[in-house]
Amino acid sequence: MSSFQGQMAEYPTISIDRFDRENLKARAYFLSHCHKDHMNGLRAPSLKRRLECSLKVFLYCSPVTKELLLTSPKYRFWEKRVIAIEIETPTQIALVDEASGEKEEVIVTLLPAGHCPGSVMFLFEGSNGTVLYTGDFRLAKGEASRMELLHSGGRVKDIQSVYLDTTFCDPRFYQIPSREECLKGILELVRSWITRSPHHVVWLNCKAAYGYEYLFTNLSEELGVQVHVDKMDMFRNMPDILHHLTTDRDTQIHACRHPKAEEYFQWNKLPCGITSKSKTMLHTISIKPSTMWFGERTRKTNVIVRTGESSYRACFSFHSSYSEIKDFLSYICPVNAYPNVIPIGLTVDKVMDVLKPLCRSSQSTEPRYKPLGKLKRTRTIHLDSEEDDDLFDDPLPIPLRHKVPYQLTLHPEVFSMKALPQDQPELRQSPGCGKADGMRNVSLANFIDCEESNSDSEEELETPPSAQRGLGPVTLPQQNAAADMPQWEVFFTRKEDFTEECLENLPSSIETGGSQSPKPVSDSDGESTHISSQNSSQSTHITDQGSQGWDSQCDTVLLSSQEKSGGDSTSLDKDAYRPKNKEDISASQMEQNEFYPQETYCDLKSRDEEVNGAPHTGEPDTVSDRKSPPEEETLPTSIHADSQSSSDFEIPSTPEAELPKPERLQYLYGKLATGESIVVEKRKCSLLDI
DNA sequence: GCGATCAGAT
DNA sequence: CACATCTGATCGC
Repeated sequence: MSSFQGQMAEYPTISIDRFDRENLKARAYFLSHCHKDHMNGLRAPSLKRRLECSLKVFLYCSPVTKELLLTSPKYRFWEKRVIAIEIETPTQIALVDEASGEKEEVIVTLLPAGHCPGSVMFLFEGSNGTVLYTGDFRLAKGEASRMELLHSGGRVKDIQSVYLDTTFCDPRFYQIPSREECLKGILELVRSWITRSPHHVVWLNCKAAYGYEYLFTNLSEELGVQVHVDKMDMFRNMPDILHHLTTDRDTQIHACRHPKAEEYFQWNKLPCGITSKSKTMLHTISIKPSTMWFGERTRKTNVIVRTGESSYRACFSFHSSYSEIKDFLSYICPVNAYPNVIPIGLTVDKVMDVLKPLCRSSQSTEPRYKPLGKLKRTRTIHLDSEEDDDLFDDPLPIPLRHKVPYQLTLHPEVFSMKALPQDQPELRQSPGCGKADGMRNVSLANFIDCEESNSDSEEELETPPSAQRGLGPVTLPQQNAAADMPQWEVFFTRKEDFTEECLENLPSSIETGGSQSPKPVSDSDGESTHISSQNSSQSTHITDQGSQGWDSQCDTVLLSSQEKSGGDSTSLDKDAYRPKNKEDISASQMEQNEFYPQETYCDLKSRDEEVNGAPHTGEPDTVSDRKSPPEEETLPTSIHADSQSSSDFEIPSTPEAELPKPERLQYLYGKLATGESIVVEKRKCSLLDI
């Protein structure tokens, strides 16, 4: 839970993710994502009153966050005062004190945070330096190096302070299996269950929060079964999500909720109330996403644990692990880092002890920078001298490519930045001419046009010609609804094919009519082109793969007691009406393989191993990558390697990206070293192209 | 009756 | 175990 109080030392006139107390005076508001613990005070009468008098105060957020926020009636009063900023589009914002007329400007850039739909980090650049507020984030190792707008002149920007999501900044959470691993584990568990019969259903016991959507969409995509949810109107403009959800209870995957859901489940009742289909009792399992973590030396990817007869826990995390946080911070290497969260059981000092060694001040003889909270006011430094002091910010235009998330085409020489709406003229910057008023020269002007390589999806079709902005400034969202349409793949892109691997220990589907694959989702709305645009290359025909591919690999599957006794053939009713009584069957013992050793799905042998890997000294990936004994090389290693163990440069930025040839790299590095400009072929957006 | 705050449950 | 939210109790306006 965030304990960030809303203000950053460098830019105290803006408030982020907090809207109460001191923040009521802010000149501008920012919301990183739509989780309640980041929305404190956002609907309070005091802020509502403030808005009514201060007509120049706005809330800035991503297009998706805006959409999610305004869907809730409680926040509808913000409608005219929310400004969506496109991801990775540097935007200038005027911070005006309405009483004195005093004005300051900052450039803000939204970077995808991978936490939940719409979640972003905010990069602020202005006269008090460059600061990064991460909000909540989950970024795999090396991802910071692929964020172009964190870079300038071929190196990471000179960042004064990072306000960091430290939720798992504790060696206990050393490693968390990657998003792909977790997804894959859940996928195969769900697949193994629902392909047994149409009466086999899964309940995903998710919390009431955004962040599970990529799980739903990927399950639906892979299995051809929509996920039942209670509400989906907030996704009405996000077809990539919407089409994988349904409010029709007649589906095999449920993520619906009810206050008494756990109790219902005991009696074989889903949260939405159904217990049977076509007069046949349903066979339900529950899967509870929760964070599981792994020690430094652990390489096994046990992302699913059986906790009861019909209950499973699946690894799932919205937040970066300890090693991911350290990788991120050490790459950014700011002067200061401040924790936004103090993990339970730790103190600020403990967390700072982790963060400090990764900051610049501890790596050089430079004196430490100002302590937290020292700056209360905007510094009124003579801006020219400020610029001169800035040794790291390359004043020369650097041909960074700009990732354009939508169909936007930006003119190479006129990089547009949004200004305040209505009364504020659009501001433009040309190459090398930062504003004379002393704005930091942030080399924004010369991005090369780049079309999204794989966005051939429906958005293109649905985007009216007015959205094809070429030369003009980025249009304000409220003036162009279509441009505002959130696009899912911007936030979560799955990297892996889901095929072989880690298929052991799944419930067998052999003995049942498993070949009856689930009823394919109807595309009867005639808009099937919407579905799975981003993953179409990876989709498979469930009816084929569901039974054949799976069964063939599962002949050694361990049968659980439930499967032996219950199954589909006998005593269905008895099974169905008996309380499932699962979680309390000494779940902890099951996890430890003491009670039902064979019932631990993808078991946890490695728990023992990780104990050895005491809280760490060296590089995690180095250790696990090169020093692990070969016998640990089991289960999804490719996925594992991709997200956790690769060096920055080994990570492909897009699935289709080609690795440059060594000669090419040599040539490019040479150019970089001499500061020559590099002509980039107009192809894909990738740092490898630089 | 509403909001703020805290404890507790899921 | 640990992700965020909801509920209920209490207090103050």
